[in-house]
Amino acid sequence: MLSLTEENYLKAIYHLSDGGTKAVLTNELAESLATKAASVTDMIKKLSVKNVISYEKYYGVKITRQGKAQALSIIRKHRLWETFLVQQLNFSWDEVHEVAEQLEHIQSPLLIEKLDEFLGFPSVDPHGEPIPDKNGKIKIQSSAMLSEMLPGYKGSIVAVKDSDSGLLKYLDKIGGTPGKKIKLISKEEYDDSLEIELDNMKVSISKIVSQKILVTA
Amino acid sequence: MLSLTEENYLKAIYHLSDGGTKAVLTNELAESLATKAASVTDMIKKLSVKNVISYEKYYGVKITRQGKAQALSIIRKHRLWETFLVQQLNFSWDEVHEVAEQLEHIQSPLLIEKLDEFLGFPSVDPHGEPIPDKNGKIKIQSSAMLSEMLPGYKGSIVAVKDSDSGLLKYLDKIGGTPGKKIKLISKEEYDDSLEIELDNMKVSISKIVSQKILVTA
DNA sequence: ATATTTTTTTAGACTAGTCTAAACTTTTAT
DNA sequence: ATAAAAGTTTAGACTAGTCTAAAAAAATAT
Repeated sequence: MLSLTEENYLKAIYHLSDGGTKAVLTNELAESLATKAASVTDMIKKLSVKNVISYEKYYGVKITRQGKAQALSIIRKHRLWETFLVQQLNFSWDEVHEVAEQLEHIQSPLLIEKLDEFLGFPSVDPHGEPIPDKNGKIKIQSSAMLSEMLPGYKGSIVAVKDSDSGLLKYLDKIGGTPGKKIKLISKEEYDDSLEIELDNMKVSISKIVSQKILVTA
Repeated sequence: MLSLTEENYLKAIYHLSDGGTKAVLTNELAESLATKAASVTDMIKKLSVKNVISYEKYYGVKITRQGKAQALSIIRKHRLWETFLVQQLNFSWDEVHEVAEQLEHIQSPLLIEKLDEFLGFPSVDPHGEPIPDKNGKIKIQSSAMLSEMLPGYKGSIVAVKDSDSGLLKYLDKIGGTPGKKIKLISKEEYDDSLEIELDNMKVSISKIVSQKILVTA
């Protein structure tokens, strides 16, 4: 059983390691958690005693199978709650993150099972991120950056790789939310801005924005 | 802003003082929170610095107006969540308490407003306890024990004064949950058992059960 | 009214989590 | 290859919350 703080460290390690594929450094973790390196070192020791990460001095941490399972369970809860907030309570998708950060720590397997069922066993959250199933399995939707696609491309938005509330609000306004059909009309050569079509409306987006949007490959 | 622990102390003080009407002693609080008197003394000092209780050594604590407002807000959250769990997620009413104990500490006024609206602004929770409104106002439903009513009585169930899971399950089976319409058909003289009608079905209940059920007066 | 019992508070210690400052490794630059 | 810089860990201290044991106050019994 992990404490709330331990859960947050584990989740950060999972994300920073790209799902457990690479080691995470002390300073990365400190920055990500808005804390100091010394605190991270202390916590790392605790987490490795609990066998959710393995740790070698000066070389960073790696998440264990056990740790990965626990991280996925937290992520599952986070994404189910976000889905609930947006679909049922009419939150906008830029408002849900902080609340889900709290709700993800509620301990009740029964609650999560029932919530999952209530929501109709969704496979992605409102941002398009996949929701791990009860066993931690993630269904991967193959995707590519919108900025990489060629004029004429038709598909739909898979996810938005940013949690900045300003960007989310902007995308919401132009209709650029996960699940939406999208067409790439043309690309402007001098600044790589894109002319796209959403909800039968043409709109121009900057290169920076096009690099945050993942679409079906 | 109160910590989770402080919130739990404050809630216990509110309940033990019957809504702020009487002082609460250190040992009562220690027993109710399954902790030691020494810990209670420490926490009492912190809470009185925060002006949610007033405290005089050796004389117990009294909740302040501020403290009462905060306690009511927590109770409101608890009861709204219980309502959600039972009405929407199909929890049975004997399973919800522990989960609601966790959910009541989520900090998000917007969440609670939206949840309240989603549930249709309920005035009582699944156990029949009143849900304080946004301003902490409680609508008191005048009620009486079912065992005191006369044959011919028509009204509805206000609350069930027991948290025994066996009784709750039994009442759930016969349709005797808070909010339900109920008629008193007849009373058996020799054992005070009652013939009642619930969901257009006649059923007989014992005296003991009839003393646990509160109905509209 | 005084002694005994009960209740409450204080004192001091412990764990979880955090911090600053100093020490120690590793990496990078010359 | 060695010095400087960057990154990491240790040492020691602090807050929140808890505990045990002892002291102090209040209530009760004789």
